[in-house]
Amino acid sequence: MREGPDIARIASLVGDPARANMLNALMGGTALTASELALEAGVSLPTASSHLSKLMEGGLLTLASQGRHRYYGLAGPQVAGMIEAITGVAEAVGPRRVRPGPRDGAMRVARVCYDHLAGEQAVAMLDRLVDKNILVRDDKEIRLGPSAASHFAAIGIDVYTKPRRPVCRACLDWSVRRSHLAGTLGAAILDKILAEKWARREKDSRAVVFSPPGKQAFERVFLA
Amino acid sequence: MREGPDIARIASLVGDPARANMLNALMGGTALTASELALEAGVSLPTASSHLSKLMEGGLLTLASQGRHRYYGLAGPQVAGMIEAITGVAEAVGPRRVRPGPRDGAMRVARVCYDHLAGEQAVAMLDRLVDKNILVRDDKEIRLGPSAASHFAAIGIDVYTKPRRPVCRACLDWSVRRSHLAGTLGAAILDKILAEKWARREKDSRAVVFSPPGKQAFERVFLA
DNA sequence: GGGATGCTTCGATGAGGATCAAACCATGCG
DNA sequence: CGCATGGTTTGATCCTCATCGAAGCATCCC
Repeated sequence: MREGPDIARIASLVGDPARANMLNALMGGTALTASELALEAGVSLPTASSHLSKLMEGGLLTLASQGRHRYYGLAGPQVAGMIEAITGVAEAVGPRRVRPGPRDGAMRVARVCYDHLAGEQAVAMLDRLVDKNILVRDDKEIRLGPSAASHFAAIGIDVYTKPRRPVCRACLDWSVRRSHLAGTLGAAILDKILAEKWARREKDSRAVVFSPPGKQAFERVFLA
Repeated sequence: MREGPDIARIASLVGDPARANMLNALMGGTALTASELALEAGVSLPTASSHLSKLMEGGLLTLASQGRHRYYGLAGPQVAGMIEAITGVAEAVGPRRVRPGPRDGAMRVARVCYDHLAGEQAVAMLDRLVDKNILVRDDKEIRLGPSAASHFAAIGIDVYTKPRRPVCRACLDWSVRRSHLAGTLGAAILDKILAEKWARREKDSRAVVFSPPGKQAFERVFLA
């Protein structure tokens, strides 16, 4: 009989299909309402509500009330990281896909991870930024390089705006198994990609699809 | 209703207290028999057996039969990483400890993580090895530096013995939140620490306790 | 106010699963 | 072979928890 943090409690919260679907949906990064999550999980509204209060009590979600809407979101990057870790194992031990569907492929290339970009594109981007010494890798920690402020300012991103969260963070990519960029900078870059309409979010999915010109623009700015 | 890897299935396996205790026990790295795990989890033998077959079917465990003993062990580092991630969240959201017990402290300083050393000591060790350019950090990847082979040979560790698994791997430390060294080299170092009796494993715990002279020896070899 | 919408609470139902005792296999030992 | 030890299987019991309909709050709009 062991002691320590109650991992069974946390895992069992994720262990219900309805709740797992909700959490998966929230991995998209945008906070959702109870009805949206009910739809997403395929359960009735009362059921969803019950699940949500359990996830809240477990500390996995945050709640923002706005008028009669109540927006549920993931409690933080650590929770997102845990979900990704579980996803990785499920992917590894799960029944082999007969054939990876097209959506799977799109997910591998680029997807939203909580509030930033993940997938092959994101990993390539971080690699390039480190190569160019704009960012500096130092353990899991990623720091801004000397030219970072001016470089990002040139493309309209202010790296000093939101001091609350770390600017750079590494996040392990479950499909590529290497790190991509998280933190406020990662979030800002994703914002820019979507704002510039270089890419759009696939409906009802975490996949991010670049338009041909958008892909060129992205590569010019981040992979050149 | 979403698709993708079945994370609820995996999480629900970890979500039962008895199974969580077993997995926790196996995080110590040594494979255990069904009866040991039953004791560890505080359930009867039949119950434990049932849980174990579920964990096996879920792909979370490996089994090695030796005579009438059957040794269960974690399926691999990825599973161990997932457990650590869940532990991190449980730690973060869990009820605040009134006062961290002495064992908690020991766990923070040094503990076994699957098959290698984790905790403050382990993180410090990796930092120092990278500082001295014996190992080279490159993303999450850690590679051997030019002088690695000779350096480790001098202390009786052959870095080329087991080609099956990667020699070096980074593993995120849930207490320190920074990486420590895993892989066959990490395992070999832990082996050496225990073989030289620099430290012993705390009974029924993942904690690793250094003796005063052992600590000096460790620091001389790895932190100098 | 009155009605509509979004969400939660209550209550009843039902199914899945955790549990253990007893019986059943398998291996090792003398 | 006969017995002890380590493990699994079976069967029965019990309880938690997911589920949804109906009713209850809260907020917004007209």
